Amino acid sequence: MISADHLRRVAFWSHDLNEDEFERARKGIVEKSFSGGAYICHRGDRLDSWTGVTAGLIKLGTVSKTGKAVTLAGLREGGWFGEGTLLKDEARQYDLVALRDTAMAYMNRATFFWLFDNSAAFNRYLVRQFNERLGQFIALVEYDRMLDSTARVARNIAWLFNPVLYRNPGLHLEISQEEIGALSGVSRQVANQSLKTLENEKLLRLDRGGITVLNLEALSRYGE
DNA sequence: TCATTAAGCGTTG
DNA sequence: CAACGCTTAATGA
Repeated sequence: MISADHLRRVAFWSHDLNEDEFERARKGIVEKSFSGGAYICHRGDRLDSWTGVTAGLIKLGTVSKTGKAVTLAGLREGGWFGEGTLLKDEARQYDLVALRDTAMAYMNRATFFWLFDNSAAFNRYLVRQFNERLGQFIALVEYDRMLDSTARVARNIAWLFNPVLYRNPGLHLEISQEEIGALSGVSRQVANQSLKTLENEKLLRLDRGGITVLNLEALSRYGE
């Protein structure tokens, strides 16, 4: 169980719940920590919870048949996922890796399904999230053929600032260039070059140990 | 051959 | 002390 204040801070969807729903959610959630580089779960694991990132940064990816690592998405604090796996009662489709020291929240299955059956607000949130993710995965098809690394970096950053997935995410994010590279599937050097290009184009600003987005719209469309 | 990357190292904030 | 930038040697398309 986690504190009410903490839940409100790390799960914006909880703001929409009524008192009873909120209490149930709170009681059904536990938190766990992972250090940087650690696997949070492997593809094929049966993780029987709905999960959220409450601190840090994680990478959601898989390994292709040829043994190449493919990153599908990055999640930052406030990002919740795994509802698809839970609803379909499947094993996890992806590997989850903590890119730095990270804390994860786990909502048990019974609580998730209680909210799913009883809370209109929770369902609205899920539908919005599904819809947004669908858009992301459609973009992935194009993304795959689009070899330009700057465009990859731009879009990965834009995803971390998605206003639906993260309610008012702000303009700044503490993230190193190495972490951006890991998320975008490019090396540190290339991430650095791409970021400089984007900075020259006034789409973002590089700060030490972080970035500030100046034009989210352009970042999310970069390379079109 | 040419491009890309991981690794190491010096600098910086 | 971690992030950044640069060099270099290895890798591979």
